[in-house]
Amino acid sequence: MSDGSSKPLSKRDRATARRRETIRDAALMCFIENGYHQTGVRDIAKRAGVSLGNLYNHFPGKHDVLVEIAALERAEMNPFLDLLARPGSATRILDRFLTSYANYLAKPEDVILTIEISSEAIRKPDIGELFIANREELVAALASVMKRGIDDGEFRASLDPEDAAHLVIELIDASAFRAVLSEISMRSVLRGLKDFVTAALRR
Amino acid sequence: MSDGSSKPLSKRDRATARRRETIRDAALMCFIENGYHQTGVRDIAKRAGVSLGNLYNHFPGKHDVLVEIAALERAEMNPFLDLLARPGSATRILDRFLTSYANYLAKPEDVILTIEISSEAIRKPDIGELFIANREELVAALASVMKRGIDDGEFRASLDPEDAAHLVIELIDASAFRAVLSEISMRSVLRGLKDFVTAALRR
Amino acid sequence: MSDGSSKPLSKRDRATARRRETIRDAALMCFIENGYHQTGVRDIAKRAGVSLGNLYNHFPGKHDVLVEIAALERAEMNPFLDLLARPGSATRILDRFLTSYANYLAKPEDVILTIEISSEAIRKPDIGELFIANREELVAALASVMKRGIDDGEFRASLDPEDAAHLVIELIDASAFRAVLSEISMRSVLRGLKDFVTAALRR
Amino acid sequence: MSDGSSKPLSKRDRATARRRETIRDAALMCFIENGYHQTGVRDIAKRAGVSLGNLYNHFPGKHDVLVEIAALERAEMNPFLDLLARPGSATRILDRFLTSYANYLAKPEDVILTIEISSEAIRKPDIGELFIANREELVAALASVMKRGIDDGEFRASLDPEDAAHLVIELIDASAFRAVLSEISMRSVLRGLKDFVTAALRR
DNA sequence: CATGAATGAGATTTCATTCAT
DNA sequence: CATGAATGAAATCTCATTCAT
Repeated sequence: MSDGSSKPLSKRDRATARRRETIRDAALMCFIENGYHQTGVRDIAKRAGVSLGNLYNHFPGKHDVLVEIAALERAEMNPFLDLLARPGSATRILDRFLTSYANYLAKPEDVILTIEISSEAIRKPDIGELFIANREELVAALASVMKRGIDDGEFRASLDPEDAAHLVIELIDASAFRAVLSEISMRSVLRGLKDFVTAALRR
Repeated sequence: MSDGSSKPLSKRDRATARRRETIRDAALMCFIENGYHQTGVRDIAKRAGVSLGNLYNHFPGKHDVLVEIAALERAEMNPFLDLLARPGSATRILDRFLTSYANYLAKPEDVILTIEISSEAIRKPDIGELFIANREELVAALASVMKRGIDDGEFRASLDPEDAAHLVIELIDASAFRAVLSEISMRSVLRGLKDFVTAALRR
Repeated sequence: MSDGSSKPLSKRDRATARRRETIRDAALMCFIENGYHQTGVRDIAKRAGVSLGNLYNHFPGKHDVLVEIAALERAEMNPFLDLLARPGSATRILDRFLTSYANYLAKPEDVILTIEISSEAIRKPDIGELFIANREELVAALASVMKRGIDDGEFRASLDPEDAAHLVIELIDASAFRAVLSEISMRSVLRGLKDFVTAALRR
Repeated sequence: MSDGSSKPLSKRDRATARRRETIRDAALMCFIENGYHQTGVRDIAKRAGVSLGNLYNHFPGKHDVLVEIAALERAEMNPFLDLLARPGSATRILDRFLTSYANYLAKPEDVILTIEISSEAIRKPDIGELFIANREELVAALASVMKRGIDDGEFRASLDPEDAAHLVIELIDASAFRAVLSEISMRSVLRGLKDFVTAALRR
């Protein structure tokens, strides 16, 4: 699905692709641990077990590694997109989404990575676009659930599905950041969050 | 109250204090324009019209300038704290708060600064604590309005005031970030936001 | 005696002189603890409890503080000069000198200071000259004892008093340095040293 | 023996090793001319004809260059170790050693370097250890000659070979320093020195 | 594809000293 | 005599990137 027209990968191509991933993953860990700007290209190469020069055979530069990571983030959204695409009561789907997305952001590293990318997104247009694109996709999926909820009479009719979808997602993100910073559990945050969202949607 | 016992500042001390502010403000602008890590100490000094060496007479290092800025951010919250402390209908106060806080965050530079500080807050404990302290103060003020709203029967009784206060503020922050990144107006975001919050609080 | 023609010091002059000493002593401790080059003028001022600017009212610069310290070192030699000037058996005087001079250099700080000054003496002529002058004075005194020893038939006649004096003093210095570096006691070193010197002088 | 199992050096590795030496030698000259602390890393790089950044590909820092130089100093002792290991009359060997070691220290640059290293040795443990190790090796070799001299009845039986070895070497070092500082010839110093040592060892 | 030496600009911070107050 | 802000050069070291091998 990702590349319907590509020729089959040779053994060498596969090895190369694996190297890319190794580097990308090493960078990911570095960025999470020390931040994008505090991470040097040398750190990434060392962590990936790759020579400094070779890293540049796989990526044009440090920035591009982050771009790849931001793009990779999109794939992380797949489970949530799937979940939101399922049929069934909007209320139920929403509840499950809240739970699982909050659960995803219960891992500090994912929150940190999000902040790191957000921070770069402001000044680097390509990162910004990727970030927005990822968001829009998730928002669209959630908005469609919202819409069904409205149509089914589960949610209030005055709700703007897309606005609400944005707000719900942002709410989880922002409170996940609070949880990380204040070192409180996401579980305890989630309770209040669900109450808040449920109330906002109800008829 | 802040310094009831301090001796009167000499002309020279005042000049020194002014220099500090000059440097701090120059740094503020640099950080907003180019980001904390992309800003060099030289840039700050140049912008402040101060020699590089002299900057270090006023601040121990670059990090400490950011700390001072983060502390300064607290003062920016005063108008909102005042507003929230006013008597009157909780609904009305809340509405005004949403409007004015959103208006504050309609200026991209304030959003960017918030992100920049948030990003540093993760790895620098002192910044983190300042950030949390600022937040808690605002949250407490908003929570007290919430509580009054509940007591007055304007808001639903099942609401947890503090949880809700956190969430409302995070909601504004996060959607202000979206507004900046997607280059949409905060005004348009605010409409949906108010609707969402109002609904979440209603009986 | 040091300054027969000077007018009596006013109270103020005395206070000033005391300040100078305070600074000089603070510098001394800094140089011993951290080395001349690793010590900043700020460190000295801080340690002396004096403002940075004021230090320059008392000394033209950092270098000159070291010069003063090197000059001060000369005064430290007075006890040994006195000892060497005493009448009595050369053998006996020499033995006492070896003991007390070695005892003086048993304090690591004095050895370290000597090294620090020696090191600067190479490239700074004024320090060099002071160092040499201090040495010559001590050597002359010791040489005169040697000479008496020869005349009295206690030491061998073939001895060159001045050469021997130089060598004896250098021997103590150098082995004191070894004691400091190898962290062995000067006492244990002294035993071998006395044996060696005694043998070298004997008829 | 030093690297019996090492793989053969590629042309490139050899070039790299040469660069290291170039840098080290440039540093050596800088340190001698201007002193360790007065020498900047830039000076070394410039003198070595190497870019500043590249220097750090070969050495972790300025300190480590000095460590390497101190280690190199050990190799300079090889001729003396060889000389001392030769069979023959202890008196004769000792005399030759005194001559050649004093001759070595007749070059002011070697004396200066020794002072520079000594000075650093006090506060930098790794330099200190290297210095001591170098010394011990030379002392051990000289002590063994002394011992033979005693056994052969050339030197007095009451002599402690190791103590004496230390003292003799320190004597040369310290008087070489005097020669440099007072700008007198090592040759003239050596005469008195030999007389002194000979007398100290004789039966 | 792989290596790591090479680059030189740039990073932050410290230096000894001066000078207006 | 006393202060500490001001200076700008210099300190050491890191940076992302290039390139010859």
